[in-house]
Amino acid sequence: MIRLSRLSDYGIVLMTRLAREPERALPASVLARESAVSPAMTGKILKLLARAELLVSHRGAHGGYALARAPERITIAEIIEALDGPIALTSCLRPSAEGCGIEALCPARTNWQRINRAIRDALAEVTLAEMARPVLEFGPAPFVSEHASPAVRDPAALAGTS
Amino acid sequence: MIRLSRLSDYGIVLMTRLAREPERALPASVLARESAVSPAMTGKILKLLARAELLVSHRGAHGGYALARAPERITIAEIIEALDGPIALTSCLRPSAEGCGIEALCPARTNWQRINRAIRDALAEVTLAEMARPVLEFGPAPFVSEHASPAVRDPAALAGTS
DNA sequence: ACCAATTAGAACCGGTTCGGTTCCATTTCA
DNA sequence: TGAAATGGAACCGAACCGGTTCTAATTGGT
Repeated sequence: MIRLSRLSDYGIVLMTRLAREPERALPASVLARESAVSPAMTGKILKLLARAELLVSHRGAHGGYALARAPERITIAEIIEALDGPIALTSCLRPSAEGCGIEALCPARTNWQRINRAIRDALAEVTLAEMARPVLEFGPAPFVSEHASPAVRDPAALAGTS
Repeated sequence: MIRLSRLSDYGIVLMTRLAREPERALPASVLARESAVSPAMTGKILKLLARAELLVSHRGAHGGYALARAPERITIAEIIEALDGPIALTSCLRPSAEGCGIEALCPARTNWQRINRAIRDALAEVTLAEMARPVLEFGPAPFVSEHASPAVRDPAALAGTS
């Protein structure tokens, strides 16, 4: 399954916690405790997020981490890219020069980019603010096309998480 | 990075090859050769796709595989699900009953489902027919929102594949 | 000046997963 | 009956990844 790495998973949880009190800086220890993520992992993740400039850090006593921007301006896509690298499904055509050798019969190449964009856009349209917001405030999702493709008929696939 | 498994990658290539001649059944050996995928892997993948009823197989001499439906009615989402299981990014909330223990401060749960749906829909809107079609026929992608989120500014992320 | 709190960064390790192969059984056609 | 195929399972090695640990650098308080 196209699964998200634990790194990104935890990262989003931590960022969501910070989004509840933007402006305020919290030390890693507190974030770890309140988010139920191990302190070691929390440290690792926060460092990566700081390096990616999604967080600002303050060292020394009473140091900590705070969001670098307003939660409305931080997207899930950015968090994932900061922790797991670029969002791209493709492994068919590597950046290497040689190509995959079957380009002639592989018009899929350019089409992959469309898929990648679609996914990336989907991720880029969800902000931290939305993730932090209590769920009931939402109306129907505006960016998700409601009409499932007719060929798609496995409702269990959507159930995924309990 | 949110990467696609090799299984799905190869699977899509193989299916794309079959989509070039729907109706016609081809043996695994031929598909392997023409798609530059190892015969062993090809066999494994085709068996999985057949079991998922995306392909119909014919055993014995002069046997082979053919698309179970018209390429227009087979989506990338189906292929991926057949080979890699359900498309769901979430690892935060497992289907297990216990929950993750921090539900109180984790309103993200329901929001994840929106993300999952968005991604799955993006994948479900790309058909095999589109993947097989020569790239030049496409106009601008209709299902991809053209306006990139302002917070998103890393063009390299789209470059991904050479 | 010193100590405690805190982040920065790298190295490291064990285990799971996954790409890939191999083997054998079954079906089908000539 | 034998060759050509698929069906299905087991198996293996290795890369990746979740997670830890250690040391250095920075800062605030006393």
